[in-house]
Amino acid sequence: MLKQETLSKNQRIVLDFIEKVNEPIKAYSILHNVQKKGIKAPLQVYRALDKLVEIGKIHKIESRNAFVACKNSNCQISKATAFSICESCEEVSEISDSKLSKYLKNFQDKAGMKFNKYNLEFFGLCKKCSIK
Amino acid sequence: MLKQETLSKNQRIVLDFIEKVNEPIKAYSILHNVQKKGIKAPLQVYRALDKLVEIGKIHKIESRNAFVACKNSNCQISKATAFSICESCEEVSEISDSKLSKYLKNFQDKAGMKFNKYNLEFFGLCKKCSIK
DNA sequence: TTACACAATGTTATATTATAACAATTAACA
DNA sequence: TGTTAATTGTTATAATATAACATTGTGTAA
Ligand SMILES: [Zn+2]
Ligand SMILES: [Zn+2]
Ligand SMILES: [Zn+2]
Ligand SMILES: [Zn+2]
Repeated sequence: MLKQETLSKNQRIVLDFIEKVNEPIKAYSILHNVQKKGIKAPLQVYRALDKLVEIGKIHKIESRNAFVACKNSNCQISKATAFSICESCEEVSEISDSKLSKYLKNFQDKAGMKFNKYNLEFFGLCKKCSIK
Repeated sequence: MLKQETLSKNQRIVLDFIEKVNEPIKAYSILHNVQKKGIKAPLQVYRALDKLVEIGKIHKIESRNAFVACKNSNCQISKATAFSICESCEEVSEISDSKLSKYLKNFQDKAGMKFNKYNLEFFGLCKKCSIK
C-alpha cells in the first residue's frame, strides 16, 4: 500500500476544526467541538491527532498539551518545529526562520548523537502583553 | 522574607531522589519511591517539583512528562534548557553548548517578542542505538 | 474478482498526569 | 511576639492519554 494521500473521515474532521480555530487547542476541547460530526470518544480524536502530527499537518505544543495547525509548508514532515509562546496571553506562533532552522538542523552535540528531529519553544511576552 | 536558600523537607527528599537516579523520572514514580520517607500524596511531589524547577535544580522534559536533575550550573535558573533524547532507549542528556545557548538567547523573532526563556529538545538515536 | 494485508473505526474501560480546595503547621523576620 | 508567607497534610477530582478487542473500509495483486 502506498502512502496515503487523502485524509480519512475522522482525520479530516479533526484537521478542519484545528485549522478553523487557528490557535492551539486541546484534545478534549476538540472532542467537544466535533461531537456533532459524529466523533464520540477521546480515542477517535487522539488517533486522528497522532496521524496528523505524523504527516506534519499539525504540531503538538508540548509544554501546553495542545495542538496547532502547521503554518510552515508542513515543516519537512514535522521534523523541525519552533514556537514562540506568550506566558501572559498564551498566544502561540510558529517560527519560520531559515537561519534558525539551518543552524539547528546542523547542530552536532558532543556525544555524537544523530538527530532527526527537534522541537524548540521560546517563552516570553508578546508585543501586546509587553505594553500592559 | 528573603529568597529561600535551603530546601524544605519535601523538596530535599524529592531532589535527593532525582539526583540519585540520574535520569529522567516521572512524578508518580518519584512518589512510589519516596513513600518510605513519608511523602504520601501526588501533590506533595508536584509541589516540590514545581519549586525545584523554579529554582533551576531540576528540569522538566516536556515531551516525556519527566523530570531530571540539572547538570549545568542550574541553567541560569532554568531559563535556557536543551536536551538530546534517544527515541529508541529514551536516554536523555542535557546539552551544554555555549555557542548554542548564546545563539538562542540572542534570537529575535520577527514579531518582536521579548523572550526570557526557551526549551529545546532534539530527538534521534544515541550512539549505542545507532549501531544496532 | 477475490483474497490478502493494513489502515481506520467504534466502543468500553482504564491508566496516567496534574490540580482544586481547605485546614494546619512551620519558618523568617520586623 | 505578632505578622506574614511558605510549606505541609489530606481528600477528592480534573485533565490528559492509552489498552484491548471487535469490526469495517481500502488499496493491492494474484
Ligand atoms: Zn510547521
Ligand atoms: Zn501576550
Ligand atoms: Zn540545567
Ligand atoms: Zn539510545
